[in-house]
Amino acid sequence: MILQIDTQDALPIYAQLRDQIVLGIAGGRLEQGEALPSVRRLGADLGINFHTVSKAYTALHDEGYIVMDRRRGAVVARRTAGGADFLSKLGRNITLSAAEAVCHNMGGDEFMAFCAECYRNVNGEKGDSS
Amino acid sequence: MILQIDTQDALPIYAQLRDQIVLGIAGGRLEQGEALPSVRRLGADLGINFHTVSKAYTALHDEGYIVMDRRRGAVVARRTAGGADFLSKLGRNITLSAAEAVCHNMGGDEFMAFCAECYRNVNGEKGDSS
Amino acid sequence: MILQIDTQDALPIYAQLRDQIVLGIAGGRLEQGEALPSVRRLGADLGINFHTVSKAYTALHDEGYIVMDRRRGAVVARRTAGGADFLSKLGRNITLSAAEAVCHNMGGDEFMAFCAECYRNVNGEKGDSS
Amino acid sequence: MILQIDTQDALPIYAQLRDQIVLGIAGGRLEQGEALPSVRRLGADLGINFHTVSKAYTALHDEGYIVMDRRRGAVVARRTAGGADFLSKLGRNITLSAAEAVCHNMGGDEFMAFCAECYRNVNGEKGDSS
DNA sequence: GTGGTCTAGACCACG
DNA sequence: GTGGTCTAGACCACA
Repeated sequence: MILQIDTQDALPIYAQLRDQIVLGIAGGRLEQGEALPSVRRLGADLGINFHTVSKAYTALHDEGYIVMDRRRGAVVARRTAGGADFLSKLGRNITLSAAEAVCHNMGGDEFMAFCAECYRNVNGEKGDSS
Repeated sequence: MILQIDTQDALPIYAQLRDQIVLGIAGGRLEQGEALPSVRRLGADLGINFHTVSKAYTALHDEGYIVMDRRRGAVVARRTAGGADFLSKLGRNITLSAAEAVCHNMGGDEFMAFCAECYRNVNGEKGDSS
Repeated sequence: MILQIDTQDALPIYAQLRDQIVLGIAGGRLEQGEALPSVRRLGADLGINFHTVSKAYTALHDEGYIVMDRRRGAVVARRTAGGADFLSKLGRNITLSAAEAVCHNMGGDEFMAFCAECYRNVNGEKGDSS
Repeated sequence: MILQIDTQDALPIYAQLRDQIVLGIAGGRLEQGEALPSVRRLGADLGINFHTVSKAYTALHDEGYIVMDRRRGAVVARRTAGGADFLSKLGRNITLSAAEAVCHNMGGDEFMAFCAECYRNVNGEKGDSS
């Protein structure tokens, strides 16, 4: 799986990494139990400091997306249902997106179609290697 | 309309203000043409620096949610369809949320129901002016 | 409140700081709502890097002992009852200590007296400034 | 006696082994004079490197929980009263736990009841040999 | 002023 | 080999 970072983006590099790895897990490009590259290796591949990769991994670990195995490094974790915290955060994000959509004259049907397309874009990648 | 800020939130105060004003516009609590409080007034009301309010207003202006009127200050803008930039940003946000949902074993139906509820929470707050 | 660190200790410096601040909060030397020194200030006072202090503060924040206020820096948080995670961790720690005590011929009464003394040492400091 | 290790735990594997063996001795599952498995045997059984087991045994030896017999390997040692070092370490651990309990609104009675339960969990596992 | 991010390099613990 | 810790110094965002 290829990761792309943009040092000009307002989003910190570690957050970009975190987001792309979440997308990779959801899309099936990273499978449960699969080991991620070591922090030093990924840092070298991306041309960034390994501490930055480590911060991304730590965030992913704290959110339950990966586990740190003492022998294998970072490993994609088993999927578990989200707790109240997760649903609350998800609700805030989507509610805000919905509000932005409403402000841009997007109707309910249009918004739902948009969400459905986004969901397909994530989940439909399963099995694909691109 | 009452704004609530939390100085302990990870989200910067100016972003909290920006988000709540967007939610207010979408929910109809702030109507098109309505003037927002002056940055000094709102800052004093919320107990924060007016520079912070100014930063929020600038962000809202840059995104087209408000216009700056020389005499009336910040005024809620007319709604316009979002451009490619807006759709791109919206797509990134919702796709990421969808990926997080997938990683937490949320199925497509469940995710769509969740999105629909979020949309209703935003839009249902309007009396029936839509 | 004076903090002491020992760079020869096996326990990492940031963990020593974390522990001493927890002791300070429990003993009343740090009161709810009180602001901690800035990471740079405390680092300079202790002769250590501010990143190390930052790591201690981050750990304390993640455990709910302090909150990061955008305007005041690190602030001692309101006390809340511990969740299942906390009780589980506490149980593991004390059970292990009890096992070590048993292995050293410490009887139940002796162990309980020892725990009571430790508790008094923590809580009895309230009001004292030493 | 069955040992369980978790390679994803924050605690190093050798420390997990050390802790579980201490719990086993305190609980009577390992009796004085009983021989522990060889480092290679236990390593193979647990699927870990024998150097890791060796490190755990070394720690247990240094703390006086086991003795090294040239012919029988590691043997559970006779129980002896703890010295000043042991009491100091025990005091630090329990005092810190007490402080964490205080910070989570656990009162003295509640803390003592919790400690008593932990002690029973350890010692009650013995048949009735105490 | 505050904390957050990123870089860079050293040393250590673990397995 | 792996990640964790600590140091040091730069730049930026926030208030």
